[in-house]
Amino acid sequence: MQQKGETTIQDIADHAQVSKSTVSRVLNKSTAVNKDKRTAVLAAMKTLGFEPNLAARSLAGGRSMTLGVLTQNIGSPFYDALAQGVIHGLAGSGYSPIFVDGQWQQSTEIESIRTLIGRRVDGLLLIGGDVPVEQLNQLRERLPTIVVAREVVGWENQCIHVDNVQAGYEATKHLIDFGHQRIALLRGIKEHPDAIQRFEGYAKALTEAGIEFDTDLIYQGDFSGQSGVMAVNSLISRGIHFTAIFAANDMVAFGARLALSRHGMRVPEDISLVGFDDQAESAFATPPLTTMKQPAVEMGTAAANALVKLIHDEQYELASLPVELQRRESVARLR
Amino acid sequence: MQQKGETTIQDIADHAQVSKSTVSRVLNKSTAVNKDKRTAVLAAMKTLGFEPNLAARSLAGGRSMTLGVLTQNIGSPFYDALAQGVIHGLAGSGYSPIFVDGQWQQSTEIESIRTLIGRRVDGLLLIGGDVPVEQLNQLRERLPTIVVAREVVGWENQCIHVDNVQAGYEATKHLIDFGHQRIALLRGIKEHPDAIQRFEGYAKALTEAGIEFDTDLIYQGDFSGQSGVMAVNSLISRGIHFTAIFAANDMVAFGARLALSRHGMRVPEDISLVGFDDQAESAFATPPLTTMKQPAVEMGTAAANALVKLIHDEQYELASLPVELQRRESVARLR
DNA sequence: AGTTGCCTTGAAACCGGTTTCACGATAGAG
DNA sequence: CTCTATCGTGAAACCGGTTTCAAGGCAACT
Repeated sequence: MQQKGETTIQDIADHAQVSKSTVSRVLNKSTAVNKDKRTAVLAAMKTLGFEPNLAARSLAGGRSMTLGVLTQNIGSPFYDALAQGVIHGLAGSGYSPIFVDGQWQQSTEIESIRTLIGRRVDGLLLIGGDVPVEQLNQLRERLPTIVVAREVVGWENQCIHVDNVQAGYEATKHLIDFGHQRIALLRGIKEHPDAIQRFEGYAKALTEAGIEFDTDLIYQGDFSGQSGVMAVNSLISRGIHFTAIFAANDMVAFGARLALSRHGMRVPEDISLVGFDDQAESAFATPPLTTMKQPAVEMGTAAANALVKLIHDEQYELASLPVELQRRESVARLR
Repeated sequence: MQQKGETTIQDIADHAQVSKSTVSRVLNKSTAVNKDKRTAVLAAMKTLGFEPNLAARSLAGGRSMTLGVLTQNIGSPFYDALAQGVIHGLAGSGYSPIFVDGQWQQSTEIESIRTLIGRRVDGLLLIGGDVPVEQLNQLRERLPTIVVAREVVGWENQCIHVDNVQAGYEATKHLIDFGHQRIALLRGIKEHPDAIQRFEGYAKALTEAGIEFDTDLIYQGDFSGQSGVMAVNSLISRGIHFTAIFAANDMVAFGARLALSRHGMRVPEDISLVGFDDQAESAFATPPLTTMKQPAVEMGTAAANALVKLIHDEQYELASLPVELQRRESVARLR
């Protein structure tokens, strides 16, 4: 934090008795500079407290050192963790993220992306989202783009996501292994790809175990706690028999767990419960929640790193990130 | 999303048969422009798909339309909610926020603020943080600055925060009103101003009720769930008698609640529990957690609005935001 | 000693806007 | 019917950097 009237490259040049060009060169290490001059420039920058004007730099150099990040539902644990990972992954890279919120609405998302483009971001990081693939393809031609937490066909190398059908399969399998057959699925938002894929995994596990699939056990809701309580209430009031629940995410599981206890049903003695995400609170729920742990922070970090590499035209590998069953105490063997 | 090779103001000018200046004028509505030309320009912008280059704009106009937001602990519900509020409050204002993470470390914070300055942000929004007051005062002279979730003396009009001693007082009072006298305080990080002030409120309520203050009941921890379980374990292993707990935040309360149940103590029948923040999960805890609700989103929104006004030199009022007791089911009358 | 070629360096063009300034036209006032 | 404000407009300067280009200096090579 320095004086007012920002110091410019010209001031440095005057002070160090060199030209603007030279100052720029030491700033960017672009060309060799005589050692004496270099130190003089460095010294001048120190005394005058110089901080390069990014706008000018961006205008002249065509790089803004800014990355656009489109998030969804800021305030939801999973997406926040992702964002946290992005920030973490960008630290020290010289790039700063600028966040816009898409709110899971196509029109908002597209509008938001437009403003990012107006800001001449050097790359785009899309977290989830509903933007149609054709638009994405167009986008990709203009700007380095990475998509995270969403599967896009044809984007295999610019797309970081977990295998949600496998995750859904494993969660269900875990319950089956513990003797459960009547497993309610609290499904999440109808059109949401994650919900659809986890449902597939659920169905697959059931089929594989030779368990009859029963639509009565499927509850179409959203990803909120309230949805969890409504699901359980609905199940019970309809007199559906079930011994376990696989919830769309941890928040839904919390809601379900509460509704269960309101009905005098214990977890896990009467009903087993599996969540999804492993948000921080889940380890401290009563009982601690068994859940599918999504490596959200790691995904964010990986995405950020990949984007930077992509911008620099460097090679990179997209490590496949596993979602792992986090066994705690909300699942019990069926007696 | 448009063609490649970005359209510039000059392209528009050529297409509409006017000068750059005129285009700029209709863009900014700065000077009256002949209606015919204005519509011609607008039409040209439409056909060519024009998105002004923000870097150029910033360089020329001295405004970057970007606001620097310094957050702490991205990933913690309270700060995330604040950030969410900021984004919400900025929507449609033309300003975009750019976030940097201070991680509650002075050096990181100062470094982060430097990069924000380098980006020539038009204003600064500091969420919490440890930056010394003298530095803040220096900062304020260079840049419109608003501080939120932190009280800074002498900044009464640029500072949005809740009354933590009052909040601590009310929480404690609530417990006292329900007959509790042995109230454990899970205090949070030692030097954290919020923790200190809530402690003051706690002490005040006790004194006022003529209840003896007992240091055995005070647990110095942090703001994590783990801290909650450690606190309860410590209390119990030391054989301290208590009938209620006032936790530093909801996360700590969850931890405490879990530890309690591990020791066979029920909430609220045996022990009453009050949290702080009212994060989303709290309403769905078992039992639903009584807690002090912080208007985090509103604070963020208010801060964002205030900052925009401050930048425009407009008048604004800083509404005082109350933290309110959210009564749920984790507190019971002492038998 | 004369060339050639590399290295360092400054001058100047350029990036895409905003803003000042001056000028011509139009309109209102005397 | 002039004279003077007012309005609309384009040319040009400017914002603070990066990058191209050409030139000067010096070492190496023939």
